[in-house]
Amino acid sequence: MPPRSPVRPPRQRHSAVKSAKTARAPRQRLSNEERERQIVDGAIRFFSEHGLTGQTRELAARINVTHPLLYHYFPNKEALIKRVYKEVFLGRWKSDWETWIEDRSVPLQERLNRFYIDYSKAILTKEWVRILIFSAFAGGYISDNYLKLLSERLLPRIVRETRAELGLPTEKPPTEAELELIWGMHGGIFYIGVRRWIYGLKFPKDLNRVLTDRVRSYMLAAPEIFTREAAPH
Amino acid sequence: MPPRSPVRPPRQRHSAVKSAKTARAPRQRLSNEERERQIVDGAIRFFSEHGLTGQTRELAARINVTHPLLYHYFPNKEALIKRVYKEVFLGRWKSDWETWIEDRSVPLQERLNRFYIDYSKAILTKEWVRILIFSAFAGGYISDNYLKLLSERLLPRIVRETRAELGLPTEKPPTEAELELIWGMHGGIFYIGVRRWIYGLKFPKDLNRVLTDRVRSYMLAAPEIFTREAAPH
DNA sequence: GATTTAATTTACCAACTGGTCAATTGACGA
DNA sequence: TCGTCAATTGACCAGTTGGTAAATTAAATC
Repeated sequence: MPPRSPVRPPRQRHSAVKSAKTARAPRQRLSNEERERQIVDGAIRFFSEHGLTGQTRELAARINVTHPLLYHYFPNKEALIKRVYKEVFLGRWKSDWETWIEDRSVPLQERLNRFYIDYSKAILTKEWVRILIFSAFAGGYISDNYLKLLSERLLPRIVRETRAELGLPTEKPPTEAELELIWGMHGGIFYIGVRRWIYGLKFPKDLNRVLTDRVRSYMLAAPEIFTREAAPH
Repeated sequence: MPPRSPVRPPRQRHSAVKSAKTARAPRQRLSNEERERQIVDGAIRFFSEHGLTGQTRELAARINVTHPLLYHYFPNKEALIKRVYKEVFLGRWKSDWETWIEDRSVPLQERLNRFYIDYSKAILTKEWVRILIFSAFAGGYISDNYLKLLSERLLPRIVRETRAELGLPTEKPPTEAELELIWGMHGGIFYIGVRRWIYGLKFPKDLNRVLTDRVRSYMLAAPEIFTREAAPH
């Protein structure tokens, strides 16, 4: 039951006059690669600001093209969003980080400082923080993958290295208290990004000092938490 | 230039037959207060799940009323959202918390434990966490007020009490490092709610232990951070 | 039991939104 | 300079969405 006339009237010819509304910079013909690059970069900025529900028309207007052009480069909105995910999240994870953390020729505190200072350059950005949260709200494709990365590749490593640093055996699986101590440090750092990019506050003036203080706080608590016997049950 | 017929055709009479789609529980006539209560409760649940952009029609369907009824009780969607804010955020803030923190007959660590265990019962809920973030995305009416509460009434108190506990003078304004140490603890706790209600993970089994460990981590780092001379900017 | 009235619903509007298609046009090679 | 063709656009579709007005009806009052 189509609410309007079901038969499609013949398409009209384009009129030569342009309405004031449609006034835009004159058509520019770019190479396929250039335009795609422009669209992806625009989408990263746009979606990080307006959320994944932002309108494709508005995105197109910001890039200064018409919105059907987006559909020439991407089959649909979802494909564009997946592309954004790949660029921002997969593209910014460094496997170096994992080797840094395991380099026992350096004290653990220094290793963690080095890691978190570099890691923060990736995650304390508008795109990372906001797209991550938007994605979690939109169903979790991005955030699930990101959390998997954290809990499979990062947290167990830090548990193992902390135990080694404290002269404890490293075989047993991590306890909840151990993991949570790390989540506490990690969450405290991510929260800097939330304050900046979700709540709109300022970064601390001396960000690196804040990061190393978070690590220091972890190192001070670790001996107590890690040597406490695992909670019964 | 109205896209459809500009003259309004005469309103049709209601038909006696009900379409299968519209099948709903028979009309129920509640008192003004009951229905309003029902709408507000429904809105809190609904907006915390679907975001503040969730459709009023869908909300109405969940409550099992038609959506114009919502507009009988609230002038527009925004008013309903503001009501939700008042119920969830203003309604759950206890001024007791502020006095607990200042009760110097108890060691600071115990005071903070008590506060955060109770505070967490309010903030580590689906409604609190998700509506707070949704609101920040939607313009910040809720989150601005909440952050103001934190940075005016909570953080300075904890700075002062920590200095007192450490035998330091309490007059000078908080330094960035002091405030950030608290933000670290606070953010680490809020992050538990993010993991649960944004990312969809589980709560830790022993939540209270995790909370007291976060506080403990703060207490262990405080002597070092609070006695360090303020950074020479 | 008839009347009243406030709670509730049906039907509708107009702007928005993802997506499609045929027409248009800029640039490059012949 | 003239075709050619891919990049680009205008016009359109159909479903969605916040909001409104008039009709309907359950329950309280007389």
